[in-house]
Amino acid sequence: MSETLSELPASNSGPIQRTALHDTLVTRLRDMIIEGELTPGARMHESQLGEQLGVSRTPLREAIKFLASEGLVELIPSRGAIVKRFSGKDVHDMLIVLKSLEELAGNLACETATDEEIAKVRQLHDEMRACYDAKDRLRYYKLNQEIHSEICQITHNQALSNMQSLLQSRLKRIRFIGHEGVEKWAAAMAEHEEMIVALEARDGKALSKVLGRHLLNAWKRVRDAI
Amino acid sequence: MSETLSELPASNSGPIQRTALHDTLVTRLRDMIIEGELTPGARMHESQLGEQLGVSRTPLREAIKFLASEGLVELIPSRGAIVKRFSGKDVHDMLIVLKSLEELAGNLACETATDEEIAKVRQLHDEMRACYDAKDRLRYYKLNQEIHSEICQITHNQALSNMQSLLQSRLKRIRFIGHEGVEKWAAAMAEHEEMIVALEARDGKALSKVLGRHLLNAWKRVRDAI
DNA sequence: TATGAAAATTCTGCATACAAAATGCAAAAG
DNA sequence: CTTTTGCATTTTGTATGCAGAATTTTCATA
Repeated sequence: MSETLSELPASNSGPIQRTALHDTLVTRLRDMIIEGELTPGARMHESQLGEQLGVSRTPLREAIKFLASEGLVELIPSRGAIVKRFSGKDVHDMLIVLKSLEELAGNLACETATDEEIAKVRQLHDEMRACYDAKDRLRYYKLNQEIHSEICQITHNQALSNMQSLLQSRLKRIRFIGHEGVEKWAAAMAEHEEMIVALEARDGKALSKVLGRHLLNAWKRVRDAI
Repeated sequence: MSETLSELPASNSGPIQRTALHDTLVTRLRDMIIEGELTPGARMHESQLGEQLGVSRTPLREAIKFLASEGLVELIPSRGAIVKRFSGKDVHDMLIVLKSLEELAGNLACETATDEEIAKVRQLHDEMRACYDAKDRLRYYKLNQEIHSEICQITHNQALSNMQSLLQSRLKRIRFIGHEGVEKWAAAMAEHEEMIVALEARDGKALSKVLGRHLLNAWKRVRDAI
């Protein structure tokens, strides 16, 4: 599944990108879930959704199966699919695991990343900082996610960034809602400052530590929103 | 997706289990991949596979999408699906992540598991030990996997056992092939003895440590088989 | 008015049909 | 003899149709 979040007009070199409808639908439905257009517990009517999106049931069903495997959707035999509802404990559990994964990523990234890759994270960080200053919450939020993903990417461990993005995607909706207050936001931003410093110093221990703390605090920041 | 590996005749209480064809196919195809009936790189012809299994293309395609999300299958636009081929680095990467997850599980399990749950792991362990003594490699292998899964289960952290089973399933085929020599097998068995002792003592640190070592060694045990 | 059975409707699950793309092959051109 | 081009075949991608399960509605009865 192609995971280009930035949705740029694909590079003009190389073979042109063929996209299948079911593939596009996966992305579309995922976004609808994350952005709350499809709320947890809501039934996903095949014919209705299909009509709404202008596709037939076949590719739609395929996309739903894909999302079911991703854990965003629950399949109920003979009764179709519903958007999965996560309990507080579920979210907490996911954050525990995500914490462990990102701690690992922090350690690995400092060893394996190239200077260019670290520079790219720095760039994302600076952009995010700008959004923080400008109080542009939406873009801040997206860049935040991207930074965490990128730290996993630069470990060059596919399995790791795969697992991370899976969990992150399950948590997106909750974190998207969790519009924390100003002081909490400031704390998160401060943690990110620590992160980028540790990464640029290639101090794996430190980066791992900050990431761990960051994710523990993430729970404090979202738990009220559930 | 129902994940009963033991395939017992479902309990007779409660509502009868409705199974959809696409769901059954997921399990079936997964087994075919793990057991090598479908080899890495092999194209999964829809009509042919469908005929072979006696189903139409529709539920088959749905199952394939599900497996693609699981990472066992790769979708190539307009060209169907192929069984994913994992490189040595891929396997190593997965084991690194699995190590991290199981270390976490080791720590959590000692805190959260009930005495009954620990007893169940002990039972599985004793069974596995018997298979080792009887040189029953296939059953040993299955029980081995089950023990690792169970240790994650008894953390009562759904996300954790979810991620673990995902990685484990990707690695199954490779470990299935990796028929290690007698001395390596003995070492693995010895590690398992350590594990069960640590678990029964509820010594999280120790269990975590053994599990970590066990998975590091797992790499040594399979790397030649790739 | 409340209750419950039965009919009607809606929806899912699966198979089939059709369109579009890819693959293979053979003939023509160089 | 090699390469290229066009055609036939195969295979994927999407839509539609039909059977059966689930849900809702209707309507008779207490």
